[in-house]
Amino acid sequence: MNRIRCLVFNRALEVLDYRAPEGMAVEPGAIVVAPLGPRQITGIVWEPERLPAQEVPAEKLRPILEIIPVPPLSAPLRRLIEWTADYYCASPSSVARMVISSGGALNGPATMTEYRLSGGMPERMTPQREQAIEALQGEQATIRELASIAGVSEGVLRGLVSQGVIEPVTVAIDRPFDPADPDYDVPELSAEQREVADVLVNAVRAQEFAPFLLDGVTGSGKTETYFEPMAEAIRMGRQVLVMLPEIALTENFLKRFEARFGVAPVLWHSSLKSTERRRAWRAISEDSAQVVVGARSALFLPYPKLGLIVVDEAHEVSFKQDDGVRYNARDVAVMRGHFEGFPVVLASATPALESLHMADTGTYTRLELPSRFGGAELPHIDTIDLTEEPPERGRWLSPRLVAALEDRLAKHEQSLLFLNRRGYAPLTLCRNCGFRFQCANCSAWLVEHRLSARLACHHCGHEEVPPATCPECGELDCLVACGPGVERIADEVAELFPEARIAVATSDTLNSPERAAEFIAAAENAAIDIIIGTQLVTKGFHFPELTLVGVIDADLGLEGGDLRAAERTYQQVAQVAGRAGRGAKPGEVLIQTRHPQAPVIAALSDGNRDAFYEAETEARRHAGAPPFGRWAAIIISSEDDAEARSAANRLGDTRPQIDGLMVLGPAPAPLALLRGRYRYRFLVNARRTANLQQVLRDWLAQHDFPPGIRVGVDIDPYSFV
DNA sequence: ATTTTGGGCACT
DNA sequence: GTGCCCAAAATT
Repeated sequence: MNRIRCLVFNRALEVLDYRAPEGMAVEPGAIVVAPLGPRQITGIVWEPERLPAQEVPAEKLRPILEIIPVPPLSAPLRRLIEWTADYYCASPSSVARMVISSGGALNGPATMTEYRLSGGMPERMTPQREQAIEALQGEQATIRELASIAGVSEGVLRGLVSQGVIEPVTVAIDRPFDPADPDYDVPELSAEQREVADVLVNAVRAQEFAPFLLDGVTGSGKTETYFEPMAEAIRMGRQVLVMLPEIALTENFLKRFEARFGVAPVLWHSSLKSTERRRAWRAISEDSAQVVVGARSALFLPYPKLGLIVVDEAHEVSFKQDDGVRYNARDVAVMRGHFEGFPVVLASATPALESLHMADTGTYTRLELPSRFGGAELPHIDTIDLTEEPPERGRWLSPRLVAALEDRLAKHEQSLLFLNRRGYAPLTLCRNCGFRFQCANCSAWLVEHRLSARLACHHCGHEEVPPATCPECGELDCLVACGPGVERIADEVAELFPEARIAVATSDTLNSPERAAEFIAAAENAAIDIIIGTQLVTKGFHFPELTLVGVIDADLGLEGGDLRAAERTYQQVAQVAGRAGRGAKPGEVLIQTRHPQAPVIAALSDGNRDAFYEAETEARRHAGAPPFGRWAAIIISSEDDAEARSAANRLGDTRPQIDGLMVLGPAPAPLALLRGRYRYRFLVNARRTANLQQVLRDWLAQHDFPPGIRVGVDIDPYSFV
């Protein structure tokens, strides 16, 4: 009898054996429904030799119930699932879940029944029937829709169906996506772009694994360049995945895609409705979706014929998933290319140090676009030392920045002010007793949002209405806002320049594709004078009239002991600076800082990228951080502080004592309380030679934690939260 | 994760 | 003995 090993979607069970019923051929990769006690469970058939399971006697095995009629997962995708689970210390079933994540795609019919006139006539004619036959000429829809078209009841139509006057037609529930035309509008590329595009086109033709770092300055036309290998993949009948960091806000990318390929791409992101999700999942798995543009979750979808992955803005931290399976989509994308045999392009103007290192060592092929497209110049960057040129008391814009804004207003040019802080003020306190508003579920201050008149926690979503009196001492009108957020900057700008047209661009104000599109249209049509935004505006926008960028506080990202603080600050400021002077007029960038001599700030103002990367490389080497060593975090959390602490201490008692590996902790995690859970953290630093994952697995396997304790392993952590 | 089971206990 | 609650075991 043949034993069938299934990876089942259940955290506690993971792997179960079944048998095939008479006459059912079951191949690895097939998605099946199997019995579990009185219930049913979905699973993926796997090669038994690749997935260890508890030995169960053959007579206990129950038969598989059915094979779900979708294409089986390919062998390379199964290898990718195994690799990802292994590398990120996650269970294979939790990784496999991301492949099926569409939820509704598996159940639910693939077809539906619509009705249309057959051309026949009823035995007996009535006024309603006549009216229906008259109105429904050429129509095809569901009974309900036909009834509303004809203005008769559904009963009348059902009568006509039983007489054969109206006939049923089986149609696919999901409309196919329009095919992209690789030759719809081929752009004129610069010589520099052409050279890079040719390399990538040849790589697509070769149909072999080839990782590339596309390193091009802001405004160099990276997108148009990688459109060419995409077009080639389409011509070859291969699928393409483009990963973007924030898919909900990529109006600009979609417009350019449509201009180049004549249609919209297939979108994949977390806020798709379930019907859209199912349609996309089916099209992807059946090879009828050619180009998919998605967030990181699009990476694990079951493309049968992938021929190219482009990771745009590959340095972005949002490619790192921060809960569940904590994978980095940038790195897993490269592995997918490795397993399935196709090129992968990581595109960025400010690559992660790890990516640069891979290019330096020859693992990735480096492709460079060193100059801006159309002869535009890179902006001039200058720092404003806030200790020498401070703003007025209670203000945040220094006189020089105010003067620069005034100058642009006079010249009818656009300005952008960047501050990576949503809301009005990050902290509210009582002038009388010093009380500070803190979140009940998290160790974080509540951020005042004046537009929505709320105090909000940015970690758990908790909101409250600000009270008139202090909750501690009861004093009236004693609450003061501390520090700036974008809303407060907007107030200051409005006070300085009452006639200026101002837009605040944050995830609060641009919370839907429609709002984002409105904002972009207004900015492009010069209907906005001053944009005030968070890191949202650092990405991908191209506003030709924008000539001034002001960074309100470049030191913000350097606070807190984050291992990647310097790199993130560099990337954010360099990206936002890259928004300036993309059109005919040159751009200027003013960076407000209290530490103009800090290596990051100095490198930014000198426009000396290499100096920054060299300094950062030395710092990383010294700290044993990637790419010279590796970090992992283990977070122990529970709703009960004492329970979490004692579990962490017990784990700490058996810490591995291994050469080339250092375990720090347990210590309260940076957010010691998050969403109602108390968190303790270990940081593990390993030399490249140590088998970090194996050590962690062995260490954790010695412990059996009580229910209520959650153990999270984060390999190569980004957020140190 | 969900369902079944079985033991302990109060009540009849 | 029966019903009820809760913890432990089983699920292939």
